[in-house]
Amino acid sequence: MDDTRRDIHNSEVPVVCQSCEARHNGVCGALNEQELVQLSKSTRRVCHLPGVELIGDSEEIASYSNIMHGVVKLSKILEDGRQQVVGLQFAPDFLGRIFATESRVTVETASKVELCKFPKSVFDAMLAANSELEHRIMVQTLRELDEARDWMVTLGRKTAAEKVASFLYLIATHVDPTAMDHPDEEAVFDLPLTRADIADYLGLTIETVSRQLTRLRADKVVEITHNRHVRVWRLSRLLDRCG
Amino acid sequence: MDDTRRDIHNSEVPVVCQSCEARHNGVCGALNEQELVQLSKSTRRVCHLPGVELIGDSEEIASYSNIMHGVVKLSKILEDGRQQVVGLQFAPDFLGRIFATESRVTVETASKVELCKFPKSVFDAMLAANSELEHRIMVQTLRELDEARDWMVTLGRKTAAEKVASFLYLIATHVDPTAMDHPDEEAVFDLPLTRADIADYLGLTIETVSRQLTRLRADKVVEITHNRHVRVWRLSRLLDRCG
DNA sequence: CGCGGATTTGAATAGTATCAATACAGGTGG
DNA sequence: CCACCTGTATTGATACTATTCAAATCCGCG
Repeated sequence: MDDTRRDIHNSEVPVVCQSCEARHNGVCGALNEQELVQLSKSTRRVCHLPGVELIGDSEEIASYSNIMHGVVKLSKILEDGRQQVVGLQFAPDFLGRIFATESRVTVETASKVELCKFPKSVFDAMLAANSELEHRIMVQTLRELDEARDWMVTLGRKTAAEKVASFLYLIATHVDPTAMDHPDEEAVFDLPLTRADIADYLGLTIETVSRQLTRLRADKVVEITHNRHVRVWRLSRLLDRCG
Repeated sequence: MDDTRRDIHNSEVPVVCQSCEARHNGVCGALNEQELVQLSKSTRRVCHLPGVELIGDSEEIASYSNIMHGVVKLSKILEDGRQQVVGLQFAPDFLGRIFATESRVTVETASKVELCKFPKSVFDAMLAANSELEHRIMVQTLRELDEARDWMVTLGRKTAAEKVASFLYLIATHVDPTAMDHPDEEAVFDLPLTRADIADYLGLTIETVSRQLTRLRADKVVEITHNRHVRVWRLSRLLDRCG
């Protein structure tokens, strides 16, 4: 390899951005080299353990992030403590509500999470100057809206058994997007959420989630070891149970 | 009145656009006079009765619309017929999923509806040329996402009684956005949806919706006449029941 | 090995759906 | 103007699903 060769991938791009997924599939793909350099100056990589609150409901937004690794949950909490997870975000999603001063959801890490964090002010300035950047976020927002609407069907109209199957299918296809193309093969993954998180996502209790998982195991649809490790024997059999 | 006077509101703006709410509060506010003229050439005002399907799930998108009047429902249907309403849209909302070739929802009129309809191709060309236009749709999309997430809490975590109260509150505040500022006053409106639509929006059966409405009436929270006409005696008492 | 949190399992209960029958509203024709 | 008719909404009785409360078990970790 001739490392004097300079191409679009390493010429002036900051080192931290060079192999970054957010630049290839996330919002940073809309930034030119100069913008990348500028943003990377105020960027910080941060890691969090599971269950850490990143921002609370109605809290002022001071920064945005890209998710580098892990799963982040967005949730809403009623006064009496009832909680509903309203979204899950995966790498390389952009994290933050632009065009608002306050968050409308509680943002928490579900798994171990690594973020690439930058100040709202710097990013907002780039948003105003670079309409391709807003476009990238628009595309993600439309996808989130599609996903939210898909999930509303699950919440409103599916049985507990169908909800749990739908959740497993969602995780399986997020972990490996190509899995959908091989419906008769097996899928193996680790659940990034606790039973309590799953229950809050599905609008169920943890006991009901547990019972339905037990049933899926008894029916030889999945194998679950160590509470978190899931093997779906045939994805199509899981899909059949999603309603 | 001196009708030779020419100001920003009537100089070159097409007659059909001059008093249009979509130009003041909707997406057309992003268009300049020339663009308005161009778009209005291929624009058609159309009226529909309640219960008319405007576009089906997975159907190819040929046009977009602005809602001039009435209520449009977006829904999803499972193979076995179970249906979930995933969004309601009111004037002057923009109607259509940009950056997609197929609809991801079934779009139906809930009430009598008037649309201002234009071809996808014409509008898409303007979208590409005018980033302020995309920005307007971005703002609406973010609002829709916020609303979808609010509703996910209702679907996943509220009781039937709370769901019905939340629905009435939603309609009351949509019909009169200033109502929120006067929580101790009464609110009067007509339901734009049938009991079946309400049930599909709330993830309930029509019987349960009916029973909960009866209860709200018995508890002197609302008065309902002619099935559709609702008087909320004190909005704050309704809000108390939203969970 | 034993501790503490997470998960599973069990029994009783509550809430909503289902099925069936009745009442109501709005439109039509006599 | 009224009787009728049709679709919509309400009410009632029962079944079923998911919750609640309680207890047992599993898992990771020191």
